[in-house]
Amino acid sequence: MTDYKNTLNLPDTPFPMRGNLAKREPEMLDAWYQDDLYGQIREARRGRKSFILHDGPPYANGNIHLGHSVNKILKDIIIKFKTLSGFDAPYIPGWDCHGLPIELKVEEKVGKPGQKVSASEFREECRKYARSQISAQMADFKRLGVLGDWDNPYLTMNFETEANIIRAFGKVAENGHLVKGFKPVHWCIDCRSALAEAEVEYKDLSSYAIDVRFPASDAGAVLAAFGTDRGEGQLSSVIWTTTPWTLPANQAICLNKDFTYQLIQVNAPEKERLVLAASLAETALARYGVKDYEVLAETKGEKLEHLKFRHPFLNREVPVILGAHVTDDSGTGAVHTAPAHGLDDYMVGSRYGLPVDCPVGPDGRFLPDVEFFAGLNVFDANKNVIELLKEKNVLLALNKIDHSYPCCWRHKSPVIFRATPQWFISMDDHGLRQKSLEEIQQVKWVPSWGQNRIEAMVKNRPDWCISRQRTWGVPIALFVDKDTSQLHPRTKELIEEVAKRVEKSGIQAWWDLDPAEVLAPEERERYVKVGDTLDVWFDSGSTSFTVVDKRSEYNGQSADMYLEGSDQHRGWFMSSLMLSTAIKNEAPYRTVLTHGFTVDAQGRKMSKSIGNVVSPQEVIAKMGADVLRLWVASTDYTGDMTVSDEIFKRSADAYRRIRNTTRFLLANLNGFDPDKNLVPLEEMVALDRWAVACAFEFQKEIIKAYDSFDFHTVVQKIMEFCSVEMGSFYLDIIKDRQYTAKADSLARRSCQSALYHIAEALVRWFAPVLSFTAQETWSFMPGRRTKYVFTSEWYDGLAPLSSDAVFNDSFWHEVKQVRDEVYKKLEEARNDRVIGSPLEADVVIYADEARKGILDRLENELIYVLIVSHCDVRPLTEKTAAAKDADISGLAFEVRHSSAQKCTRCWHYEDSVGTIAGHEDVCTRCVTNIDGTGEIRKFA
RNA sequence: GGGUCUGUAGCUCAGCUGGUUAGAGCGCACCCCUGAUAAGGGUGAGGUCGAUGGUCCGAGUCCAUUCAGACCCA
Repeated sequence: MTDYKNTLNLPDTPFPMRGNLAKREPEMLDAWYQDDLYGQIREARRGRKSFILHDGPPYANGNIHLGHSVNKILKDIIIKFKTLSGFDAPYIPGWDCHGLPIELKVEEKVGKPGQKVSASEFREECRKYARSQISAQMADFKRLGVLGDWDNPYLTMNFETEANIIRAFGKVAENGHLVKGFKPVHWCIDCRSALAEAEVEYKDLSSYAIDVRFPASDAGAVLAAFGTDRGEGQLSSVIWTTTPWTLPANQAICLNKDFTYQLIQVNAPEKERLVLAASLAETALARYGVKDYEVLAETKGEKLEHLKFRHPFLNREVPVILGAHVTDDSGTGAVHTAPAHGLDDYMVGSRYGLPVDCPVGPDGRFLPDVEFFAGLNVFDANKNVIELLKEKNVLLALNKIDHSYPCCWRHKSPVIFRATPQWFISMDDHGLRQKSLEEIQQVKWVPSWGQNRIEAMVKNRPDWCISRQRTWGVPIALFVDKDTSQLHPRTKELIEEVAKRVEKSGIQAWWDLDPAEVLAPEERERYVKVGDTLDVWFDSGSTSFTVVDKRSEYNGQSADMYLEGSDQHRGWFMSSLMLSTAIKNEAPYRTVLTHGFTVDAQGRKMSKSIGNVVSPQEVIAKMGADVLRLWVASTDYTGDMTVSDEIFKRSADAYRRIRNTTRFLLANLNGFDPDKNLVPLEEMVALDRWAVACAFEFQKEIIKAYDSFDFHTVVQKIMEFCSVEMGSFYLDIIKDRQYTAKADSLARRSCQSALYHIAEALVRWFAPVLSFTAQETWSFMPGRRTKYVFTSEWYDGLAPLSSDAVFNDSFWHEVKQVRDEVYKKLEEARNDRVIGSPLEADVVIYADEARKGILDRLENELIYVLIVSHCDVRPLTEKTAAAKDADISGLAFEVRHSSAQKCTRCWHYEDSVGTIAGHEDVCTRCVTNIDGTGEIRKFA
């Protein structure tokens, strides 16, 4: 028997079936960076319309987690598809470098500033630490395949950026948004300084719990609010507190607007009337030892707003205010409110314009002018307060309770809340809130509910407290009057003076600055340097000014897009909006895209304690970055992004499908040179022409999905194309022709031309997602091309089929329908052991007129579409008893095993096999293809 | 407790302004092929749409309540 195998054009390619991504991706990366791929892309798009995606800076601390990966990969996909769409889309990654978490890490290493090391040395250590974190994170980001200007990232601790942050601050001040105020902070008496939340630990302590009467200023008004005139004796509201020492700072009584409050007549031990929350009245009265009482009236908290009560021992009237933080799990339902000593109190107080007077000094002692308690330590003063309350006959109950109380993590001593002078960006003094809300309307929020979310936050947010009493941060570079805190009249100039110095030597320049260098001699006594630093949110929030406006790559244009996790509505999206509006009176972005958080298979967040944390490093080591990227792209990022072994396995499956389809295309392009062999679209075999049109339609939809940032649709489309249109239809059909036709025949070159067009298109479709695989594919494709797929644009060699073409899409749709029905019958035959391979089958199709007309158009090439050896199409009217109806009407089939002999070359069962002298094992078609002029194919 | 969201087959996603037996791909089961072979092809079985209660002639698709989960606040 002659071996005809070497007369076939079998697929052949060095493109490996398996990606071996974990090993090969790093090699590709090395090559890319040696070759300055990013620079080449910039060069290729020089002068084109720009698309600016401004990177939100991750904090320079710790290993990257899956959330970082999602964020960076989404950004990278966008940058890459925009580049394919012809935009000049630079990507400048950034890092957020100042702030407390880094300080804490450095404290662990070298101790607190001012102890073993100077503040200056401490800042240098922070800088070093941040740098080390950045280089570690950068390596991980690059490993994801994210392309960007990694050699020149923006760091908020770059001297130039630090200087620009100070300038941004100057602009905010210049535009009138900067105000000084007071705000309570955790304060350690032993440290004599403010503590950050991270420096506070909670311990169980025993405190006094007291119930105190606040007598009504105008009992009649209270009665009116309750709608009654009953009862007798003094009328009081009762508050409950565990910090008696804060009473001198009391400014209000806070109720919950939704609670029901009762006016209660107490008959013994003395006649009086008390206001208590209904749900707490019983336990409260029991606490006071009151048994004989009656409820006179009830009303909602909101009805009592603005009523006035007298402070229990100071000559002060305090109002009733309403706050959602009032709970009914303990106390009286009326909360003693001292804005200087509690954050809730401060916030609710600011809504009512309450004063934030703080009677306590930095040493934890009452100021000298405080009545009754001057000079006393606040904790010692608790007893004095209680004595005084007894004296004034306003103490209803005195108890001890154990509760958790904040303590200094260093001294272990209890901390207090104490209002301290702080700098704020005012939301309303110069219309910042109003203008921000207007700007929000101008922005496209993806998904659209992002707009509701940020709007609600901007509407309700308090003034932004931007000052921090920290070491590692950009200084609030102000000179203020040491008595009045008034800004120096030349503040604008002074800030620029400082910025210039910071530009040269970093933020340390401020601390090193001798005021004599910049202040006139007569000013030196009056003006002092502010010692505070800026909230780090100011650093990152001002990047539209400090980075986007300044980097030459952006040509002075503002950002098209910000893209971060949904937590950033309150974070970066908000701070950026505030500062851009305060500085430039406009939003810093045109589009804001948000993604959700990664959760486990049960929808729970990732946490160390549950032990469900998945690290990107692990995934990459196991399956490669392209699989991780494919997972990101195939997930609807607008909600939670679920992660599990199965999900990654599915991604790996999808990856293999795409890879193998690609490989099959490449393998069949073996020996094809588009310069010499490309068949024009109009000369193609009908099915090949359809395949090109099919790719055209898919490309249209895929680009549309990219443009709407619907990456999961992109992936689904690519999968559908590979599996359905190609794998189970086109590619299955063309194997016969590819393998058996003459290598240089139109039949084969037509097909290869289609495959070539498809490969050109497909590789670009997945390049933004499967970047490594796309570039690998690119390097195996025939034809002249640029070195990198990343500098190319969407393939424009595809074309649609006009709907009036004979073999248009609906024609093939009809054919496919028949094919599907045939396959059901072939399956039955297979199960009945009539056939195995479909080529063993002879099929008779009984079709109604319409369908017969369609099938007949394919003439004798219908067998290639059906992949059977023989097929007769007959009118439905001739249907025999042996024929079986299809599931759709107007069709019936007979399937039998072919009686002919199998051609050893093309595997069709054909009557001519055995009849040709010299070629006893093959059919006439094969002989034509081996020795003759080659077969002609017109349709399939 | 408040704000913004999410919940359709094992997995990832479609289901427009409410209207015939809820779709696709993957996975799975079974079969075929052995010239895409740690590949490829075929057939098929899987959801009553988180739950409950409404509105409507009719609801996955509207309303209310509720459960679970996420983010941000408190």
